[in-house]
This record gives sequence, C-alpha cells and structure tokens, in this order.
Amino acid sequence: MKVLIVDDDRVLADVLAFTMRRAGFQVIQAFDGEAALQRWAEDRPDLIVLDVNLPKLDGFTVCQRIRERADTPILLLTVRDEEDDIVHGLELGADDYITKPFSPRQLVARGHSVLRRAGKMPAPAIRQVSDLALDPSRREMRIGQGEAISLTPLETRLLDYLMLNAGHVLTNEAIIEHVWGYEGGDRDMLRQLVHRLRSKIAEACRPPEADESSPPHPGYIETVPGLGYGLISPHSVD
Amino acid sequence: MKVLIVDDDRVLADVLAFTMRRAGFQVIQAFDGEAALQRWAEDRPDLIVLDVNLPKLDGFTVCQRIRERADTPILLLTVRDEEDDIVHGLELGADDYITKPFSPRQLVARGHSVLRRAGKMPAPAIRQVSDLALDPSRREMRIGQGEAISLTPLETRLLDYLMLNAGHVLTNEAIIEHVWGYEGGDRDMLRQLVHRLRSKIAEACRPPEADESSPPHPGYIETVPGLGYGLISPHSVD
DNA sequence: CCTTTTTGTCACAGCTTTGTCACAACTTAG
DNA sequence: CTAAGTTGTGACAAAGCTGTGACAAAAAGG
Repeated sequence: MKVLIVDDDRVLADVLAFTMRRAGFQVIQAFDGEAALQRWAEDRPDLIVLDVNLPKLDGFTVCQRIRERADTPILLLTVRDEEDDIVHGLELGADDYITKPFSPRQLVARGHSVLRRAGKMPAPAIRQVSDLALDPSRREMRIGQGEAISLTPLETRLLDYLMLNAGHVLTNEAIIEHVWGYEGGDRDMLRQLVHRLRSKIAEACRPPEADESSPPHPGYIETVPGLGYGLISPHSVD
Repeated sequence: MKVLIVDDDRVLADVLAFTMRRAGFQVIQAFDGEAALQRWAEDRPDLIVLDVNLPKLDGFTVCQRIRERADTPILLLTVRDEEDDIVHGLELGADDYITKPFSPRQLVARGHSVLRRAGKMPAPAIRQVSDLALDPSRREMRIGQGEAISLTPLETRLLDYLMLNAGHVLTNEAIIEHVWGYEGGDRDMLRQLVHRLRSKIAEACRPPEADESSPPHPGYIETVPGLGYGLISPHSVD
C-alpha cells in the first residue's frame, strides 16, 4: 500500500513519512507540486497526503489535476483554521483533510478511512525497506522474491524496529527498551538476538540451490561498536 | 546529545523519537513514569520530553523527582488547552511545554531553546567544516564524496571538539578535559589519539585507486608546539 | 502430557579500542 | 651549538566489545 506525501517543509514531510511508514505504508515523497504529479503518474500511489501551500504548483491545482484523471484518495494538509482552504479543496475533489499541527493517530486513521471508502481495504501492514520485507502479523520475513522465513516474536520486534528506523543507528539501550520493555533485557540478550536474526537474514539471502557452506551475504544489520546497531541494505549505498 | 522521550502512547512516542533522532539527538525511550526515572538515572539524558499522563507514576511526579536532583531540562507534553497542567508542571520545575497535536519544528525548536538556556548547545546532526563531515550519531567521518570512515568514541569526541572550534587552537588541557572528562587523560594519551585521528583522516583523503604507500595528504589537524592543536583545512589557507 | 521451539545464560574466541612505553625526529631555550 | 623538552610514530598488552555455539530452562504447540 503506497502513500505519496507532498510537502515542501522537509522536517514535517519526514515526520509524516515516518508516521505512515510506521503504520505499514510504503512511502513516496515529493516536495513540490510538479514533482507530486510526476510521482503520482509514475508510482501510482494508493493514497496522497497533500499540502496546499507548495512551490511550483499549489496543492489545489495538483488535487484538481489528479482528480480529473483518477479517484486516488487525497488527504489535504492545511493550517489550522483555514476553513476556506478546506472547503475549496473538498470541492476540487479532496477526500478529507488533516490540520497542522497533526496528531499521528488521526493521520493514520483518516488515511485508512478514505482508503476504505474508496473500496481499498488496506492490506495488512507490510514493512518494506528496499528488498527486505517484513509481515509482522505473520512474523515472516522475505528478501526480494525469496522464500518466506519465519521469525520468533523477539526477532520480529527487533527487525521491525530496525526497519522502522532504517538508515539510523539505534543505541543498544533504545533497542533493549523497545524489544523487551517492562521485562527488561540486557546486552547479552540483545547480542544473541542480533546473531539469530542475522542468521535468518543470511538464510533468506541464500539461493535455494546454493551450497550450505556458501559464505553469508554481506549483512543488513550494521554494528557500531560501543553504540548499537542499524539497518542498512546493500542497495542503500547511493 | 541524548534525549529521553517518555510517553505511554506508542505511536506518538515513536513519532516523537523519530523527530528528535532526525534532529540529531540520541533517543532513549520510556513508556511509564517508573521507567522514566530509571532511564534518567542510568542514561543521564541532556533533555527530557515528558508526557503528564503516564501509568505507574504520573509525569508531574517524575518531573518533581528529577528536578529535586538535577537541572536536566524538561519539556512537558500536554493536551491542548489544559492550562492547569501547564502551570502545575512549570511550578514543579519543567522548563517548557509542547501541546498535542504537536508541530515537529516547534518540538525541536523548544528542545534547542531549553538546552540553550541550560547552557548546553546542541550538536548539529552532521557537523561540516569545508569538505570534512562528521556524523556523531553514526560515529562516521567523510571527506567530500569519499568513503565513510568509522571512528572510535574518543576519536569522535576529539574531532567533534576540533570541528566545533575550527580555525582556533585548543590547548592540550582543554582538549584533554573535553575528551576524557572525569576519568582524566594526559599528554601521552592525547598525542596517541591525535596520531590515530590523523591516520584516519589520511585514509579518508586517499583516493581509492591510490598506491598504499602514497604519502599521506597534508593534514587538517595543526600542531602548535607547547600549546595544543587546531583544525584547519587545506582550503582555509587562502 | 510430550515434543518442539524460543529464549536466556554462559563460555570462549576473535576483534577493537585504549593506554603505556620506547625511540626517533623536531623544536626551543640557553 | 648543545641540551632539554616536545611531538610523532610504532609496538604491544590489557581491557572491553562483539560474534558464535552450546545447553538448559521456559514457553508454546499438538
């Protein structure tokens, strides 16, 4: 399930992107009206979160252009109290709106709501980071078109957290808190879990006809000594 | 620069965490009042973002407990229009507040503001001095478009301090104090560390196709005999 | 209930970081 | 100019961190 986030405010755009990504959407971003139309045409998102104040082509025009050609659900992003914007946008074909400052829960809920009305039941949340896919509800991981690999509950939590924060290094403390929570965990436990998860990722990378003794694929999970771990992928070197 | 995020709403907590991480903070999370106190005691964060409605121990009590023992800056998270909460929290020692729904920019700005008032200048996410870039959250250094070079904790501290004071000579004593702090350090240790850092900078300067025995590039770290060291760059000689 | 899976704990090997020391080269002071 | 002090460099050992495997206990599943 793809969402296109359009906002020229980079900070807000990234936070919106994270919020949707956390909810299981694949996120595409555009930072101006023209790019938005292009990304929409190329990527065919299932949902659009669209700011009205954009450079190059304003959000209303983008909304109108898209609506003329498709019924892609559109959530407008407006500043609080700009009622004229809301009415105008809804008339142009937007499906709903979100005001800034925004509540993450409300954003996700409204996204789901407009998708439901558009007859698109959101698929179960699948986390995707380049070729790595995780289905938390099934506790399965897959790389590209490879076999699905079952994960244990703790492995699932760890991988989910790493994927959600892909590109960042997460401290050991943060990971332990997230994975073990109230029960508490420690460095040894984390190390063992990381080892197990890495083995499963290596297994997922292994072509079915490969020799058992073939060297494991260069890893997705990166260690920063004395600090923690982060998720990279072989394709994120760009 | 560490921030402790305390909120029992997992969605909001994760979005808050992402926002602060994006701004360059190291993030620690707690989901109830007791865990917050524990994390505070163990991890010594520079800043606390604290929801008032928490299980086990409410945010006001947490705020009060921490304030009795330390001057760690505290940002309260409150629901819009709960003015009583705001006043009560400020009286207990909170430094500022953020209302939900929140604006990411405002959160980061208020965080920076209370840190500044507490005399702690926040580090930028990526420190840049001409073509030299340091990402403290990953402990990586890069020159121009070259390969990222991993640094050790002490190397990171030294380079960060030098970059922060680029163009100035820092005395040996000042550097030792900054890098080793309470544990203390000495001239020998500094000399060895400088040597190591210079080697890594030389490595970062080395074109990938260069001969292993090619002479190291003229350095970025300048020695002032009898005084200390400073950061210059090849491009600052003009 | 029994079997299988998951998780925690421990041990050990390998790797990385840091401190200490020695020595050569350079700089400064008399 | 010489002697003393400072700085750069390399080597090595100690300490700490990380990866790995084994096994037992706990949990889950049939």
